[in-house]
Amino acid sequence: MIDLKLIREKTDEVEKALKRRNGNFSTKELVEVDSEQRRIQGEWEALRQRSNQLKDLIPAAQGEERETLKAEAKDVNARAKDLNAQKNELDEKLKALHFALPNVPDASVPDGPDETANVEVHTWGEKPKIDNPKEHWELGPALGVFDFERGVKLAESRFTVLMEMGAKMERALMNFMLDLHSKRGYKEVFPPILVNKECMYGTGQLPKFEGDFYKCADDELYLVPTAEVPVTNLYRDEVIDESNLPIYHCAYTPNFRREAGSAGKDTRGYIRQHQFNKVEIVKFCLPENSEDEHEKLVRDAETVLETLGLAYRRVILCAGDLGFSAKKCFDLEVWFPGQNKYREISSCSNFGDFQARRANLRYRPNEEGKARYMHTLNGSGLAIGRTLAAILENYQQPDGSVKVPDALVPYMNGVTVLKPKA
RNA sequence: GGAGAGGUGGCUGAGUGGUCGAAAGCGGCUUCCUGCUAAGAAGUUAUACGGUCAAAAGCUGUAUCGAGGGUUCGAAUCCCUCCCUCUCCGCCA
Repeated sequence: MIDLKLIREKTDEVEKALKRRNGNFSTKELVEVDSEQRRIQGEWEALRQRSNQLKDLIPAAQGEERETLKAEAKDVNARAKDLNAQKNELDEKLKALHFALPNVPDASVPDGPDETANVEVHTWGEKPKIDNPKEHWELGPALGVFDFERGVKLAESRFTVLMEMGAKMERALMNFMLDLHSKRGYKEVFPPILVNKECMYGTGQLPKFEGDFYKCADDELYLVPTAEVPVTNLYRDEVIDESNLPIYHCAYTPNFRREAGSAGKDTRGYIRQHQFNKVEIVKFCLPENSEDEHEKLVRDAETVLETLGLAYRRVILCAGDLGFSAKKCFDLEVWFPGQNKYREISSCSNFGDFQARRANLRYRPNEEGKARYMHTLNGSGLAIGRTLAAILENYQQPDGSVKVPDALVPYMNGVTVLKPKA
């Protein structure tokens, strides 16, 4: 969340920055509740002080004096209790308002209302020249890679079964990506797929987006919508020595999203599923380094696409399209010849200290002194399903077969081409 | 799921109504001493928020002994509820 002190002291600046976002965010009520809360707290503390004095005086007092003091103590405590109830109520209101505020967009983020205002930063690679390219949802079933109907039978819409070479390529992609990131300094972790609500608050999914996630209500656990959640929360409520920063992690997890509000979007194909696999890369670093670390992280994600030979472009999200917790975000969009457009395949965000404040992620500076909030970053590296779909469309051959990208062949037990089913 | 034990500062661990933000030890930091590779001596060492101050230090107020409530003038300590951990049993990939 945003530093409360900053909101208090530079209200106008924060307010102005939040206005750039899509949505009606305001600090107005928060500021009011905050000052009221502080006023009540001051009064309460004064009463507590008197109460503490009295409890020291009473044991020494005798007779009637003792009774007088006790009576006063009773009265003071009763009033303090009353104020405390008010204070708690305000605390909670304050917390709710505070947790509902998104991060402040970075100054370098362009203005704009939605994704149409995102700005292309650069492109990479040659779009393949294919006559009458097919979409992956045509190619996949013909290759025996996707079985959309049976996915629906087993669960519901937006669930797909990967068959044979499809299952193998999905698995190959996970291993390929994890190996690639491991070589580039990311320590691999495999976290729980169910997490508690503290984790969901920590990274910013809750309280704002409750309906977007699958929840095991009986156990008060959520299926992770991204590995970002468990991995960023790894060090929740911990203080890490500065000498251990930065920390890089990569993780594969399945992800679960209800896709509430996506009705009618991408209903065909393997692009928008309720369950999908993803390799995520996550960084914890010093505040002064997060800008550099962000650029390096995006490069790490881009390297996956480049190694697979997939054309893509990098865009910077405008303020209106920025995710709740991010202060700055680059999306990588891979070229889909069949659909004749770029589609998002990775989202690389710098969160500044926003998540660190929520999850209480701190570090101890080398030059001693107080623990400070670190910065967190993450990016998809990459979404597996979309990568698989992109490979089908980009590597399709005139005879309906699909070439396996060279870098993936070793992970496919030497298979170099997927052939259509007879 | 059943039975039992327990949750105290960076760690170990004492503390069953006021003198307890909390003994002691370990670890950390500072200084001193010894020329011998590490030992000794002294001191210091929790966090958050607020006040004072130009600011820092300092001083000072409040809170914090798993969480929340209760009893009491007063709770780490007594009572209630919840959460978590460990051990044994059951079940099980």
